Amino acid sequence: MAEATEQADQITEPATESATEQGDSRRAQMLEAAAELIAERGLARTRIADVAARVGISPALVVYYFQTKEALLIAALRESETGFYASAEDLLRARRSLRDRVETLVELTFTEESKGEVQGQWGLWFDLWNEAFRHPEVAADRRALDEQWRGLIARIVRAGIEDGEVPADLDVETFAMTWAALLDGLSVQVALHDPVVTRARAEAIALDFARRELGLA
Amino acid sequence: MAEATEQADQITEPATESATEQGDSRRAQMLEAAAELIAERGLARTRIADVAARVGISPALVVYYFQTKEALLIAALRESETGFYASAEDLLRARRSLRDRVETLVELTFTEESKGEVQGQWGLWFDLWNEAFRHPEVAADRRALDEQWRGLIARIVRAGIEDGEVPADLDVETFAMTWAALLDGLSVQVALHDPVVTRARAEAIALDFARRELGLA
DNA sequence: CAAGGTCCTGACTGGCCGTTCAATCGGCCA
DNA sequence: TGGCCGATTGAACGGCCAGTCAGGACCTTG
Repeated sequence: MAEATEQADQITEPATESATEQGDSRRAQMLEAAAELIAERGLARTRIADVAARVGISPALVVYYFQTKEALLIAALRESETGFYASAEDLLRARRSLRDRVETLVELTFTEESKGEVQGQWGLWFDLWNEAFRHPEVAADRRALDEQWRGLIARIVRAGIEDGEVPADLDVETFAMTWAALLDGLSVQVALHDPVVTRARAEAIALDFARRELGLA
Repeated sequence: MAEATEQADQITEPATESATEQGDSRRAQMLEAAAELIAERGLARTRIADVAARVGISPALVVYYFQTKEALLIAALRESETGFYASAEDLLRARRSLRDRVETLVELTFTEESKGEVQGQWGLWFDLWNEAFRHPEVAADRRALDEQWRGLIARIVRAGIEDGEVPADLDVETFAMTWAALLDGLSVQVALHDPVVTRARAEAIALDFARRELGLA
């Protein structure tokens, strides 16, 4: 593990330098395939050969792009995670009112899989957490993303305050922290098909909490 | 289910235990070792040989007791999970007031590892969730345990209602569901060493929420 | 064209590890 | 005493799979 330049905050092309257009698209294909496979069968059961097969290339080529299996899987984890937040930002941009935005976030959180897109695949999250628990690099990454998630919540709440929809004395940071945690916790139950904490129930709880805290009758 | 209730026995390493009950104790030894190893390095990186080495036996013996690696690891996951809730019940039995009980639960949830005991090892949870996500047997087990956890919360709240500490019109089920999810979500952040959601912060949030909902000024 | 670069592959290997197996050891009982 | 049985082991087998390697196809560009 050479001490390569690690500071870049943007996760576009950290490890390999595949400068070519074709190279980049290959990379993307593999990352997507890997993410899918992780979501389906779990990181532990995802083989280089599987990824290669799904893309329709030889296993050796996968190694050619990502030197090691671990590098590939971690990159895939990062990528799809990033994608999730990116699409959250996108969705929010289209919503104007606080109510709409809150509902959008809830919906996004509990949607099994957004129309075939890789994002939001529950399986991915469990593996991400698991990996983050040990792999410090992944942990740092995850922390940053989560910070971003809470920041996003805080931002829309502050916008709500400015618009007079939310009382100005609300502790925005604490709300963001709490609500984010609540969403996470509920997600787990829903993902694991808890018979009591169904998706509908979870959404209701999450919405109710937000509305009460934010003073949206 | 259908398992004979393994009564409380070894809490840590049996110092005085020489050769009382070879059969069951061997099983227990292996399960404990397996749980430790899973917590330390993760289920995926736990080998039969590791478990054997920790117990001080040959790998073949591990297979002799648990026919397959998977069976061993899953059993270990179950066992330690069960232990967690069991000790929660124990702790609660000693507390009388609702306040104490709530605080006890919060403390239990966020304690990194209870003085060397296997329970509460964060790593275990991530692997449990991960496994539950695919392995239906584990999923069912986990669901039952979680039901038990929420039931436990509901029980102490109802006791609080009977004692007049909590307003009688509280929706106990919903509170239990919400609070349990909140605790889970916060746990994740704390386990992953989020710089913002520290253990102290998480405990404060969890306590605050419970107190407000339960009307404990 | 030759040179040199990128992309790509099939064939191979080396190690790891779950699992099997034949054999031993030590009680227990008739 | 001898035979049965559970516990235990060392050794070996065999599958699986990440990663290597030597080369080849296909593009540039001088």
